[in-house]
Amino acid sequence: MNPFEKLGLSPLAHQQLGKGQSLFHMGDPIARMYFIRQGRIRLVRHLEDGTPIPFHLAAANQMFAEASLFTDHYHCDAIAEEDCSLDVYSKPQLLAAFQGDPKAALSFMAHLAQQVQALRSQIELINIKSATQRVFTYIQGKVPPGDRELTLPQSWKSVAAEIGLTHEALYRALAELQKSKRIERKGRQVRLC
Amino acid sequence: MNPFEKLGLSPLAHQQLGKGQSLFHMGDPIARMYFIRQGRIRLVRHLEDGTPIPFHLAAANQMFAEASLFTDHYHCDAIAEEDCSLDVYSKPQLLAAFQGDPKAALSFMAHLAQQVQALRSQIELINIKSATQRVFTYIQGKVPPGDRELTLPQSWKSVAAEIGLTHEALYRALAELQKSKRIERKGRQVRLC
DNA sequence: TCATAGATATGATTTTGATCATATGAATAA
DNA sequence: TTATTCATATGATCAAAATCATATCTATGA
Repeated sequence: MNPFEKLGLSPLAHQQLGKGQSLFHMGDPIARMYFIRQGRIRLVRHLEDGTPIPFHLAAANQMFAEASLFTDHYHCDAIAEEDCSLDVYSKPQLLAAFQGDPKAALSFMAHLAQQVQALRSQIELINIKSATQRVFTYIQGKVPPGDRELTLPQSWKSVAAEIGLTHEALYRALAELQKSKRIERKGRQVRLC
Repeated sequence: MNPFEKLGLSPLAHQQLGKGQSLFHMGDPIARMYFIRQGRIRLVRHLEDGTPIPFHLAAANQMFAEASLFTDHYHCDAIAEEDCSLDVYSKPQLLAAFQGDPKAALSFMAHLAQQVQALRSQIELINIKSATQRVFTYIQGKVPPGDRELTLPQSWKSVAAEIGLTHEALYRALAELQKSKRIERKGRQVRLC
């Protein structure tokens, strides 16, 4: 269930996007909002001499360009980094839902607030220099409060990308954490010691 | 003007906090929201054996624990990293403002959406491995669209922290960018070439 | 005025993560 | 079944940033 569905909205349409295809261009009017079911979409700005500046890579299970809800025209280009599958929603419908239903507005606000929190944690994490400490802190943050165990819902490889390490560095960090008895591990199941 | 003032709310009070003092503890009921005028506040969770896990450092000119707007009790401790000055707001007042005034809700939502966007950009930036490229991309992102010049509102040293570099690495990156004629610079004033 | 703290700046050395290479196991498709 | 792909895993080498050491400049306050 994506955040739009939580508001009781249904998608206007589903859209497929091949790798390299663009979803919108700078200056286009904003009439729709998207939720990424599959794939990744890169947002790119351009200097006036044409130099491209990629500034965001939106992943699956995210809505993206949230800020575009509050402006009329896109200020960047969106290009599919790989094959994508999107849910399409109407922006006016969405805003109307917020106007008419404070509960809906608060629910969406909560979603955004939670995003802010998660992103801040991620930044704090990425700023830890030591790969070993970074991985350890990541695991600690993922373990449910009051618990010591965790089963990863994703591959370690994708964790590596998420926390800004190569997968080699990640596996070495895991090995080091096991050697120093800070974690026990069996596949994607981890336990703090 | 902080985001609460934009909603037409006035602070209930101002609060000073000495370094090391705590603002709230895990389990405390949430009745107030804070905006940091000065200083930094660290949010810390604890494992059941007491091991502290710092997971967020909130800086000046931020509200923080936004997600706490939507829960009743704190799930972490907040401790002043240095001397702090805070504006205090009433949580019920804030929620009431949203309930009664969809415009206010949308305005706050816009603030959160903008935060999400900014934080995502920051993550993308920090994930650039090369210090030189990272600094260059940072500068490009800060230059106003359609312009080539920029005067930093802060010290380069604090920029280094923001983008996850030591200040030495940052100064070397700047020197390299000047040597390769990608920027010109005089103090905190920069120009893309 | 002088002292002090902090930002700016650069050199030398060390550490560490990236990169490249390679191997194994598990899942999936042909 | 076999082939193929991808996650997992580890070793060797290299490049680059961290660290440590200094020095200058600037702002601030005593």
